[in-house]
Amino acid sequence: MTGNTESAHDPAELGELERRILLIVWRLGAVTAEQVRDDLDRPLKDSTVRTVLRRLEEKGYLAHSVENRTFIYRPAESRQRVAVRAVKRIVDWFCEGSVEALLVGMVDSQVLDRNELQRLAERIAAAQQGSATREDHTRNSKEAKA
Amino acid sequence: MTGNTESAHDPAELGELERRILLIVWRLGAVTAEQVRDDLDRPLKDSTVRTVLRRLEEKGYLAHSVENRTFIYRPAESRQRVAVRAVKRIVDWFCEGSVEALLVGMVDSQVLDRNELQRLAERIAAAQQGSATREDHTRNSKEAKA
DNA sequence: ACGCCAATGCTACAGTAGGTAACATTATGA
DNA sequence: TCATAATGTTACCTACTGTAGCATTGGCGT
Repeated sequence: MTGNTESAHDPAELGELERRILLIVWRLGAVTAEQVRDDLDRPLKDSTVRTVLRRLEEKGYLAHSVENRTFIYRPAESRQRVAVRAVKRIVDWFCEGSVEALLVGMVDSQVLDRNELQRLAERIAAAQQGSATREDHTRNSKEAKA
Repeated sequence: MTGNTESAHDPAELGELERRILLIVWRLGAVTAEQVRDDLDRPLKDSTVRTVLRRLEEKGYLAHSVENRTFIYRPAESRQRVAVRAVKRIVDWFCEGSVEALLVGMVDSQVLDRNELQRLAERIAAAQQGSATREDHTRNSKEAKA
């Protein structure tokens, strides 16, 4: 499954509202347009919300199923995967593939704590050795994929 | 909340051409519009290049000085800093601030090698005093060490 | 059966950002 | 002074996003 199935879209290309709605879907897991609308802070027309949901699906972030004539939207990709792709792209763009410089910079600008980093690195290194046989552990996305 | 000096712009908001040109400036260090134009693969009009350079400066990515009536553009921020800001934003947006999940995901999807991560973590932890200039980090006290 | 209601489908429109560039202006050196 | 090389100014087109109205359709209740 390492092969990126299809979408290949970038989070950077999401607008503010799209991002918020996507976050709502990620948080709630499966939602109707109405639920999303209720969860939004801004008072938006129903059609607005549905338009954005449709666009998010077109972009590959969401998927929907129909239940009693009603669309149920669910994430097509986990937040983590999307985030990683976004970061990967940034690394490619601005760091020429070197995650190293990025991490140093992150620690340096306190985005990432040095100790936390080390703790994490150890934990990750300790966790399943042999990357070739790695099984998803933090992966939660078995959902979707109709 | 932290003293965001002024720019506060995000790399995500850069267009394709803007990004390419920015990369050129980062690579060459100090350039004229002509040099940038020559370095581009696409044949663009001089005015186009200068427009983009100006916009990049407006956005805070570049700065220029004048030398013999000619603009010399230089990076206003290092690639690393820009990259870190971009990543930070992604973390805030999609990981709710948890770099942890992100790193795990990166290792998981082979964007980041586990061993490299650990090696780095150790190196960074060892060389902690390097970035002891905490109070000044918003302004750029340290240069690109790459 | 029939129409009402709820849900979706389709279309549109304004604002903005970015790519692209022409044209105007200015200062300097011969 | 005048040509020239630089910058300054302005504009246009397109794509994307936020926002929403209106059309359509399929059940359900009576």
